[in-house]
Amino acid sequence: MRRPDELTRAFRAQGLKITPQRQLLFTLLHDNETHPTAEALYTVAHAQMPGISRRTVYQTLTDLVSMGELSSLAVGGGATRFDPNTAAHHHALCDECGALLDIYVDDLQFRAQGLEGFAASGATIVFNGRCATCVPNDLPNNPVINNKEHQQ
Amino acid sequence: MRRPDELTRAFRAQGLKITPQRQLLFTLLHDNETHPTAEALYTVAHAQMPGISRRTVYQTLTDLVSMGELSSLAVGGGATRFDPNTAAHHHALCDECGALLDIYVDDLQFRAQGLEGFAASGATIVFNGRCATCVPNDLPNNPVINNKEHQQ
DNA sequence: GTGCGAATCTGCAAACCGTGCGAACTAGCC
DNA sequence: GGCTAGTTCGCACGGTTTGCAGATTCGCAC
Repeated sequence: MRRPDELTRAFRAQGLKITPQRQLLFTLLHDNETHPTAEALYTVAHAQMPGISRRTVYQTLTDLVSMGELSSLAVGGGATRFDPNTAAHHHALCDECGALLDIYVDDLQFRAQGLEGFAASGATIVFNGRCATCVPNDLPNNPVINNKEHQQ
Repeated sequence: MRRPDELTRAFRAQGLKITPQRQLLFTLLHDNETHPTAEALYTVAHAQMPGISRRTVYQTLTDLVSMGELSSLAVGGGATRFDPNTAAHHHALCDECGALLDIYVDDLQFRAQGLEGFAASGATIVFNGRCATCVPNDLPNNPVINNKEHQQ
């Protein structure tokens, strides 16, 4: 997702208006790596701008997603999470604390059975496990997937 | 997920009772490749057994998931979908009709950045695109991912 | 600066998905 | 048949998200 001032220009260029509510959300989302839910954003936004409504937060998030500035993630656990990182990447979800990390995957190769006739436009990978904060210290990291050359 | 008669034995072996409602759901789920939602299952179940309640369907699905006979999938689009196929596999989601296909992935190799310190216990891959029914006939299949040797 | 029109915001209601709970029921065992 | 623990049912409720209508405000033209 672009910087708040770039987004402001982009919105204006599309005939969309810039409001204080939108600007606040641009700021809260920019460089936000926590993959917040709409509710979490509303909580922070409301603390800074008590008048803002939940409805506006949802609306703005929807707008940003449809403009391609934000992506929405359904990773289970109820609420949709939002990701301002629009570069091609994947995610790791901590089963314990729910943290979601950005994972960059390179040199992906595999054989697939069942994709015949399916016109795939992309793929999303979600790793499950425990994040560094939640993994017990006496256990080795990545018992299933080591971190140099991965294989499944 | 095992056959209805095997599940019946497994339930009894755990001290769980076998009810007509459960047997009906065992049957509806067995070999069901549509990845139905709880609501979809309720609709079919209710047609065959008008007295059955939504609550019972949810309860039975939860039980089967916790017994490992069923897996639940959050693939966006609201309701959780259920998959009686408990073999290790992945999914392809049709953006157009919402169909979910089972995909078997072999020889998966990749390099990942960001997984350092994350104790991954597994990974799920969801392919997006259009299923054979929804893809326009004049377009080549799998414009992004071809089907012999995949790369991203 | 003023006025106008369209976009936006707000707050409420409601839909959707799923769970908690208590009363009624029943499968399975004696 | 009778008992008991497990199950079902139906309702209420919580969390998430969307629809709607009226009030407000942005952005532009003058």
